[in-house]
Amino acid sequence: MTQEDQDKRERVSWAVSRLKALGLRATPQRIAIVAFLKGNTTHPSAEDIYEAVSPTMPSLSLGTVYSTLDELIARGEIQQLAIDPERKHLDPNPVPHHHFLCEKCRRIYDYPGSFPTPKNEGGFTIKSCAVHLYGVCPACKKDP
Amino acid sequence: MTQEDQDKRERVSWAVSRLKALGLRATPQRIAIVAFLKGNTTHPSAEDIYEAVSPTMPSLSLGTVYSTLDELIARGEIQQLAIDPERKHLDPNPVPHHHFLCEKCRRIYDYPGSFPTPKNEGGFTIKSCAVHLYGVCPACKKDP
DNA sequence: GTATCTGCAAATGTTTTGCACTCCA
DNA sequence: TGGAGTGCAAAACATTTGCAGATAC
Repeated sequence: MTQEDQDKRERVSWAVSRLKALGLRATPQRIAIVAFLKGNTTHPSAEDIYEAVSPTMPSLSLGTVYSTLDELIARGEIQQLAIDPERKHLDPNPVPHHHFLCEKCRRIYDYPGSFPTPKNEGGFTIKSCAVHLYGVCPACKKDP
Repeated sequence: MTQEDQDKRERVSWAVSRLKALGLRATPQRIAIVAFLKGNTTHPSAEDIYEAVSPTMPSLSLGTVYSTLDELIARGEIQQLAIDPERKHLDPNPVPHHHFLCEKCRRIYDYPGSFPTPKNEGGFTIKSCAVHLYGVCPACKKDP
């Protein structure tokens, strides 16, 4: 068994246990989606996920990707990013952190650093906070 | 002349001068849009603007609203907000500041307080920064 | 007069929905 | 076996585009 096979097995079993822990049926489609998202830092859109997963799961439909993502979001397993006005992106890391959107290649990066969540003020109750940074990423500065 | 008429006149002449200063033709449609946006703190969507302006300008089309907003954004006269994943919102105040989205009524508020823009790090060049807060607004806490 | 702008309608891209069929627990 | 989940196709939206005609300057 290659290292790759080993890695894939671990991802699959991890995905199955996550789904069960969340009270979701572990269908092959969901397993593939959750396994793909594990540790993924590319902040894919629903379409990106569909493109990435469907080669190994040809029957997968985009509707299933959307409904699976909805369930995962509702359970706080992943977060949805509103950083890109063009489409929604997903982040398998549900912990709030900074994001950077490159205006050239439109890739999204995690950005290091923390900041104090603003205090509740004047009757507002803050449940979450997102910091969105826009600019040019290192890759695009090298190859303009 | 009522106070309301007076106010409207002032808005219109202000809108005309803004449009001219930006090198845009002062058409009735654009004047109405810019006059509506002046000092507006409701963070309307394109559709909201269309709904608000078309009663007094029945020939207005949504396409014209979009193209006018595009021109204003390109010239830095207004800013587009990516806080709401469902649709884009506009803010006639181009100065960066915090925004709060109420998850109940989906209204957007300006939020007091400033926040140090994160430093450029690891080869990233930051051009702008937006802080988005999510939670429940005072109005929705009163009337749940 | 003419380049810019408008309205209309059609196209686009993303996301949602409805429903018969499938399959996991 | 039954209900949750899937695929498919159509619908719903927000937004963009193309173009013929209108109009600000």
